[in-house]
Amino acid sequence: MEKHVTIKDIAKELNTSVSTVSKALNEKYFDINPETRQRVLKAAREMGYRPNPIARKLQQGRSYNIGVIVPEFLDTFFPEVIFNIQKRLIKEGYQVVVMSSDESFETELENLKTLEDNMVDGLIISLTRETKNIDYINKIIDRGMPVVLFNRVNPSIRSPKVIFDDFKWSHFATEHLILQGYRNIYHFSLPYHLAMSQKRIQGFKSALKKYRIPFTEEHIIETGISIEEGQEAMKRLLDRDIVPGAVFAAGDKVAIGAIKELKRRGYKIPDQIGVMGFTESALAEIIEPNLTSVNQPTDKIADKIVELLLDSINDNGKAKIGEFLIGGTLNVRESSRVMASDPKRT
Amino acid sequence: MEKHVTIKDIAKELNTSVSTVSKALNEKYFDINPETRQRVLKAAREMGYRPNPIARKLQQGRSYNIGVIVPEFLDTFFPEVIFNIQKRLIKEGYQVVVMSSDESFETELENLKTLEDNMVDGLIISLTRETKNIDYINKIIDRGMPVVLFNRVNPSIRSPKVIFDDFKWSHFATEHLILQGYRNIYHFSLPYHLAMSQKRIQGFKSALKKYRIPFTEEHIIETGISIEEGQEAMKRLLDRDIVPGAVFAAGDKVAIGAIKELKRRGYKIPDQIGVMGFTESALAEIIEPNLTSVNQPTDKIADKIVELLLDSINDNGKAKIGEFLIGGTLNVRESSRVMASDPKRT
DNA sequence: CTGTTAGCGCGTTCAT
DNA sequence: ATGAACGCGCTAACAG
Repeated sequence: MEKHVTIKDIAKELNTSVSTVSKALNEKYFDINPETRQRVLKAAREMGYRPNPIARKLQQGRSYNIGVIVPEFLDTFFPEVIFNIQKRLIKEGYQVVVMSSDESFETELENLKTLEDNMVDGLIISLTRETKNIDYINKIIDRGMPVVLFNRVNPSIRSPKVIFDDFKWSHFATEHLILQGYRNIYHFSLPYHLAMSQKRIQGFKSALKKYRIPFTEEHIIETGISIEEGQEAMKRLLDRDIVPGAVFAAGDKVAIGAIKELKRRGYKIPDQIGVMGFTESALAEIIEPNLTSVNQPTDKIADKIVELLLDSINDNGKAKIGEFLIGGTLNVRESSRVMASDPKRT
Repeated sequence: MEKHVTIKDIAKELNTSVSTVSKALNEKYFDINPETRQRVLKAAREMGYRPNPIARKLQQGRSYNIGVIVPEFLDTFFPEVIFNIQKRLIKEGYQVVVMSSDESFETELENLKTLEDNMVDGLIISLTRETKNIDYINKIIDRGMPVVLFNRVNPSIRSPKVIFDDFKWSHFATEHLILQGYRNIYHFSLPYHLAMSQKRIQGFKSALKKYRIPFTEEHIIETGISIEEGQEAMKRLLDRDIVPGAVFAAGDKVAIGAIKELKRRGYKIPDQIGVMGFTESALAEIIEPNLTSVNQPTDKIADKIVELLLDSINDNGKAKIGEFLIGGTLNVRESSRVMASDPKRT
């Protein structure tokens, strides 16, 4: 069990002092003889020296670690975003530490504390489904921790927030169905209490209004986020002898559940009924017919998050509180293709 | 920016010394007046004291953090395993720190060093696709770090290894196709240099041998891990006017690629050609026909990993070097259902 | 340009 | 039962 070599070892080896070694190792000091620096660097290399980040953290409160907290990573969205965040931050010399809250507010709070105690230089957070109390996050921010929220945000948190432009793209998605000739469109919403659900509902309504298509609140149905929940919702609707002209589901999985049930009962998609998803996943191109969906560009989302976080770290507190909207792409596939036209929207 | 309260603050508040406070806070000291301890505990609570893990790490080299390094988390397998690992370790008082290597050996090495430098108490690793040099991992192990490998392992690493019983379940999978009446079965392998690929190839051969079914090395084709690569492989085969009786793909995505190409050319699955996947993913129940596949139980895998790691941490070095095999389930679905029978295997 | 010293927060002897 | 003093590895303020 070979000991870890420290600056003290190097100092001893070179018959010099620890502070000299420390300065030689840190680029920013210029009051040091270039030759000495070279000797130190050489010795450090030969002795296999690696700085101890723990000691450094303790001393200067800076860790070059960034904490990321997400509600889950069983779906592909968060992993993709994390992956992209990591890719960019590594270039800036940061390491990324990921923790999952498993949709539990308690775990989220623990993660928050752990990362704060471990002195990460910044925090990237997507809230739990059940997070309503945001006092602790705001407290952390007030203590000076750079924080960026994304995707699942809470407007009362005093940090920059990166979110997808749900309203706009929900509007576009609905408009697409309308332009394809579909009427009597139903919206399968994600759980109502999520801010994004409300935005998507508003986008849905806005498009209907624009084309003066009559609708009642019954056209909006609250579902969950799983395939099963989507299928259940579709089943309940059909059991009441309601046959929609089209279904715009606020999530791909819900859309797929709906398709399954429609196919099971022999309905033809897209000819009889159109189906549209949201937050495109790999599943869209596997289900038959391929699912039309709105793609959220995880790379752009990650870009913006990293940009805002680094700003916040460097500008030291002058964080731009507010929402930064990211746009997407409407990927038209078979499940909504009635007519030939309607250009791809970007 | 309120300061973080330390034991020194508590000591000052109570007009006592830091060492007394420290002892009072740590259960294991008994040479301390119970009343004093209560006073300290009360003050700590009221002042909102939280121990600084960084300082503690520096002092005693123990962090109650476990590092996890995986090659990617874009697919569902690793996220699921990590999720389960986290769930179990949290109960034991550990926090889990996840890093992705993005299939790059260099990044893997960096992650390894970062986590080691950050004094994690243990390491859970699944190797990169390109990892051939394992000197560094072995060096870490020799320095006394508890390490458990899983899924992507290298037999020369001196640690416990948790792997799926690829041979056995590849054998079962092939046997299933044979019992369904399929002949002229092709195996679409993952990249050859992965140990698991070889195991699955052997299982494939073993089943053919058992039923005395003739085959040539040409029945084994090296592919990648993506849908596209599976589709490409199928295309190349059909372009050479070779029509398999069945395809056993070593990965679900590859299988799905194969199905896509077969459907595109009008072949009927499972009637004309049977298809079998491996390492079941959510996609299996979405593709049509639903894909028969071998499920790897991520919860059992995580259980074994955590068990071995905790053993290694506590027994302090007496790690059981060797392979621990985990069994799975054969989920028979539409893509291989020719005859009615053949019971579900577990 | 180099060395001495103090201190980050904590746990741990060793006196008292 | 309590407290003073030291060290974990590093950086920074200050002498020299």
